[in-house]
Amino acid sequence: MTHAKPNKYQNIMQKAKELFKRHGIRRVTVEEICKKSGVSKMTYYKFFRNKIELVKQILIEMMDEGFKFTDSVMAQDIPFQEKARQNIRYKIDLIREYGDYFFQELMEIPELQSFLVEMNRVNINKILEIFKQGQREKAIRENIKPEFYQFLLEQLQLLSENDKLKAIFPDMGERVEELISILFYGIFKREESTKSVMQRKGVG
Amino acid sequence: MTHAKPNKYQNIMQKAKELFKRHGIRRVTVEEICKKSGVSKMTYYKFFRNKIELVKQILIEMMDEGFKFTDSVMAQDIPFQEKARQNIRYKIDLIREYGDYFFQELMEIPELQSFLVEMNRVNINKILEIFKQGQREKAIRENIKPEFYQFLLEQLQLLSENDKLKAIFPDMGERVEELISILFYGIFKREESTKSVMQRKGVG
DNA sequence: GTTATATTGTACTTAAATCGTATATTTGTA
DNA sequence: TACAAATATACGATTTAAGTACAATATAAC
Repeated sequence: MTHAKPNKYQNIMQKAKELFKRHGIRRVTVEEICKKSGVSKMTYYKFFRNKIELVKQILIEMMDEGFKFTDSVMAQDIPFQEKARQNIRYKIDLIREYGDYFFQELMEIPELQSFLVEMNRVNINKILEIFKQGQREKAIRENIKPEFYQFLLEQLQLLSENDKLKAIFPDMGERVEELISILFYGIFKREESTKSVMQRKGVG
Repeated sequence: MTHAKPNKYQNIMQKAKELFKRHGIRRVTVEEICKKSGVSKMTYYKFFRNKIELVKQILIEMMDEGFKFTDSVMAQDIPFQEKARQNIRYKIDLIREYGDYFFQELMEIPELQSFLVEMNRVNINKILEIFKQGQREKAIRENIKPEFYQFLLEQLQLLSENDKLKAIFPDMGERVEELISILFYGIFKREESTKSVMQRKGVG
């Protein structure tokens, strides 16, 4: 029922994603996407003005699904640290699924620059929400200003593209994982803090 | 000493291989190869007439290395079946290293058709040599005509590209492995024949 | 240093691929 | 049949890549 008869639009999106995951964006042509998704060029251009527009739709879908996942996780009755862990895991997996290459190319498309900036802004806002909830749940220090969070997140975004860091962690997923790990837990062992949260929430 | 200072030619070959393994042939441009190997276009065209010529050189190198490996294996004092196993493993690994995609594209390049036919001919001759040695070592039935071998090998080559078989074994490596397995051992369990060879050669 | 040689960078022409559109035809459907 | 939707095809416009020419620069030998 759910995937009984995928319509043309979803068909194109699906096949385009597959091609992009494998070959990145630049190396895939519109005609190739049409062929793979069994759709004529005209039908394609009925849905998407051009290739960029298709990429945008994929990113929007990606973000929406991510938000949906986050919302469902945040609503659960589990320790905040576990919620954070699941969210991070989700993003890392997404990066791995599409591969560094895809995101690399993404940022090299001039027509997408402003779109990506806006997307990043929305994303950071979402994370800020989560942080606030973390504070309410007493899992995050309450004496940290939201502006400082925002600043950290923006810097994190920049750092994840730092060339020296790329040399240390060639894999983008790992890079992001390590950075977030530092932001969340600092450089010290987190055994204790985790334990204390677990105890406080009465889980485990 | 061995890899102290790779020359331009080897540099290009190396980087081209990397790119081809990852993206296939069609999606990689000459300029990209030049950039990656830190060489100007002029230098590239000093070594290779065009992109096809580079691909040919890679294939020739590939075949030469394969022959070298085969020769070293065949010279060892181990049971014939073990020699065969090592040779097959080598080829399967090679296919996996470059990926189906590379070989798929290879066969879709019109300018390479005759070259590939010739390469295949040389390859089949090499395998025939091995079979003859197998007969001398009494590991292969002696009442099989060489022409029949040749026929079988050619058919095997065709079968490995059969669409229905592709549906059964999408992975090219596995496909080839299964076909060769049938040719060598048939559909029956090979426990016994293996054992008998081992006993005959006094190994194990 | 000077010369010879090799390599690069840039600019260029040509060829090919890709994009995006227009149109005629086909297909599915009421 | 008539209508809407999708397709196949062809097409011009645009972009990208292939391959070449040549001046500028680096490298090595003398």
